Amino acid sequence: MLAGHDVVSGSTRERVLHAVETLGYVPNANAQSLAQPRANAVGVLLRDPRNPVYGLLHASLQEAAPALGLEVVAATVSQQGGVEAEREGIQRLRRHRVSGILIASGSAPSSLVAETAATLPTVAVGRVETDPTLTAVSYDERANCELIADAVVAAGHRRVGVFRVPVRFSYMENLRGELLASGLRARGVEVMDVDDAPDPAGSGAAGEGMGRLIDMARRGEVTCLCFPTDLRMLAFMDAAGKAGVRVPEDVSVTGIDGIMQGRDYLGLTTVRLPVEDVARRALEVFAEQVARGPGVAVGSELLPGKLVRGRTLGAPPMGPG
Amino acid sequence: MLAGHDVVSGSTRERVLHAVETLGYVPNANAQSLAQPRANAVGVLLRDPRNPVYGLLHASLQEAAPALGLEVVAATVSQQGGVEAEREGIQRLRRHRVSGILIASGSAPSSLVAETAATLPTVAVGRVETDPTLTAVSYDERANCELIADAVVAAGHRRVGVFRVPVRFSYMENLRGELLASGLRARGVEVMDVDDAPDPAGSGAAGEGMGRLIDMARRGEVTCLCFPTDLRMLAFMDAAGKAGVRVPEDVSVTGIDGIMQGRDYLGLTTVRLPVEDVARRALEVFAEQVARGPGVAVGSELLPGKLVRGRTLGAPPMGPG
DNA sequence: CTGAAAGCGCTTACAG
DNA sequence: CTGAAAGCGCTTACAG
Repeated sequence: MLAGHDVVSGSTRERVLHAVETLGYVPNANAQSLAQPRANAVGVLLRDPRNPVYGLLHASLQEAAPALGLEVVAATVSQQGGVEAEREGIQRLRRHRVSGILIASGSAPSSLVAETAATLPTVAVGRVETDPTLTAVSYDERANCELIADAVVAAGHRRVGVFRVPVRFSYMENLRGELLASGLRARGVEVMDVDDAPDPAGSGAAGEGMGRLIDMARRGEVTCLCFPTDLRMLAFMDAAGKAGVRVPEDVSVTGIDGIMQGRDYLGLTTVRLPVEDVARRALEVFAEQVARGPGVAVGSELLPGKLVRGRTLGAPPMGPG
Repeated sequence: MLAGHDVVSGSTRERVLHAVETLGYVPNANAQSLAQPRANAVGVLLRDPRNPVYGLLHASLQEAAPALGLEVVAATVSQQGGVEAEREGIQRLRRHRVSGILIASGSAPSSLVAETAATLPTVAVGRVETDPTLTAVSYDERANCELIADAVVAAGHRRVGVFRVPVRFSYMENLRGELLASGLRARGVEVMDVDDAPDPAGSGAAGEGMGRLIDMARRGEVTCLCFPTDLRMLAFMDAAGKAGVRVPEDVSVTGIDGIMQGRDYLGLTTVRLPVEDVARRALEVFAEQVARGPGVAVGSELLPGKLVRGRTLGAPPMGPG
């Protein structure tokens, strides 16, 4: 009766509800889900919630779930544990008899996603998914990089440095570097690949690698630097400030991300990832994947972000001539 | 047998484990916790995980829990829902038959904590707890403010502005303002209370209120401004930069928090909250509270943070005379 | 409209 | 050492 799908006489209802009130009865969710055949729980495998992007994704999923009649069960895996930790997280969700799983951890390999998708409705969320046969809802990295490229070109830059990160370090950052470079080249910009490998002649101190970038800016080899994340952009700005190189007077910079607290106060030029939309859409796609059952993927969907015009992107400085 | 507390012959064990393997058996956590009398789950009521401090607290709790044999069950409440959402979150945790609850939401009123503590082992975590009879593990706001006050005085400041936030807006920020002001006064500093109330003559535009603070700095009425959070400090720095007031040459600034991504790159002077320690300690205290049962509180515990020396705190500028 | 029974998948004593 | 039984708290048909 307490579930509500029941026809009961008024007096009985009253008696029961009164007892519920006085005795402080709380239904046992474990017993409920044991007895009920249908499960309305989505398992969410989340990476370390200290990363603001994952934190926001988590919050957005929680907020969007009730509207679809879903309860979110989250399993958080620390970035330490490696694939084993991810697998264990999925196992934990399985134990709780979720009706399917949202994999929102960028560090889980595609093979693990595929493995999970074989037996349980599964959607990869907010991660660069390399396997196109999987169901996924994520950020449109290409579109985002093109937004940056357009803005950089519109500001007048013709010699631009793109900060590259090795693929073994971060698949996502590597991809963005790739797409920024190709996007800029397609717009007729001369692109120089740069990284933060320490200067061979340098002391090896932390942040040392930034020295090369600063020198390039100072010599006017590039008039703008594009970074794959806001945090890297910030690291450069810090080093530049200490070296007396001004942003954007001496060199312009851009990032991607836009989630960082205080972003607006910092005046960063970046692309804000559509985290909330990705969360909402992921749950909708999930519902469809549940309807289809595991095995047949719904397909991949990519959502573009929005350009944030900050103060870090300005006109190129006058040439030395 | 699968639970492991059992003496079984080798051959039987082998047979069973083989079946487990082939059939892809996954134990049903709901059935397990129904059958087992003992619960080893901690319920955690978390505020909006998009706030980096709560995100880090969440991650730290998740990481520390296994060592104490606890499984974290999190209920996330959005900041919108008000007390009703918090109460509902607690109810959800109750349903899942947690052995007790960690209330890590700063917005839950003490009365709700007390109400919960009456029937279930409860620990308030990382929040300013006004009711001293409750069990709580949190940040030592007084000690943190004294760290700031010491640093400000040591840097040579004698006229300092303290940014005040009305209590109805944020209890925590209000408290920090209070403690910063009293700490500085106790060290012989002349303290001026300031807030971001819009200039009565102003246009009412966003950030307008910062104008007053900037004028005070420009006129030399204060040589340093202390903010209750890093974000507010950042907001001021943004406005100051636009107004041509330099930090720290014209005015020094400090914050409290230290969690923000990229903090080091920004050179902020602040106090880093001991989030990880609070999480760990909260779980230990929780275990003790569970041993005692609800009703008798373990008591309150406050952990101090660490001063982060950044570039935003410098010597006071030379006087106009 | 009401009440008693069966069953969800486990664990834990308790006979064999 | 093994197997069958009882029970955790619910929900869902199914008799009264």
